[in-house]
Amino acid sequence: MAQHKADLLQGTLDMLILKALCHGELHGYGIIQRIRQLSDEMLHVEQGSLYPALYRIEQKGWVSSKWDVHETGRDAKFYKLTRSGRKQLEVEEASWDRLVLAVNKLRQAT
Amino acid sequence: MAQHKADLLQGTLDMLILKALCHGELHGYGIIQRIRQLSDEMLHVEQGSLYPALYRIEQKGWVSSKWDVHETGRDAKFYKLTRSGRKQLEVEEASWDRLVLAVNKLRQAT
DNA sequence: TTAGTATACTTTGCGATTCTAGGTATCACT
DNA sequence: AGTGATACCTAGAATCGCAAAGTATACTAA
Repeated sequence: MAQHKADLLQGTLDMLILKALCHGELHGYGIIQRIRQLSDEMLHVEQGSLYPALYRIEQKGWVSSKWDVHETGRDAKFYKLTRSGRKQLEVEEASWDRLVLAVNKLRQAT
Repeated sequence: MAQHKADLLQGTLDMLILKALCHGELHGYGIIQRIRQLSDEMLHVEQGSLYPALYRIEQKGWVSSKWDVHETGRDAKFYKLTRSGRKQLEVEEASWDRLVLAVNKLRQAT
């Protein structure tokens, strides 16, 4: 069975993470699930991609994190969009839109 | 002047090259110009990206090349889509479409 | 003729990022 | 006690686009 391996394109992960957080804070594992759900199971983020990405993103000041207790009773690190992160999300979405537009143009140009 | 630097996302270049070639053979430099034109100047491929990519793509059998004399009188290496390359283009376009769809879903999911 | 510009190909090395694969630990359920 | 889901982290490999440099030819303008 040739399973379609839907690797993410490099550069899209940050946008997905920021987008996942834009309606409230989540912990890392929850971000993966949220991206999965919202995309109708089409996007899957590996843990080995997510956690380093979250670290990078936090270094850049786009999210802030704090350890807290999840409702299930387990410790988890919760991430929240910062104001700067919200702006970055806009930038990345605009950039994404431009690329999609450009590729569409190229493809439609018969 | 904040010039928007529209870097390509990693993984899209092959598709663009194959697409540029799907209406006839071109030489390397011409591929760059074609992608530029067809995308309304929105996409620019650097030579340092293109030539290694062409090498990779030829290794995979998606294009074939031959040296020939350009109409300007200069030697140039002309690339042509192979049958396998045409199939690969379909695969990559489908994959691109899936990704765009998934990202759209994620973004529309308020 | 000589300088500059556009064309045309190649190569090296960098930087950034995703994935694989492993590890640790907790919790619920059987 | 064992399994599976949850939750975090890290190291290493692999990929790929880009910047920068080099080589060379053709055309044009001073």
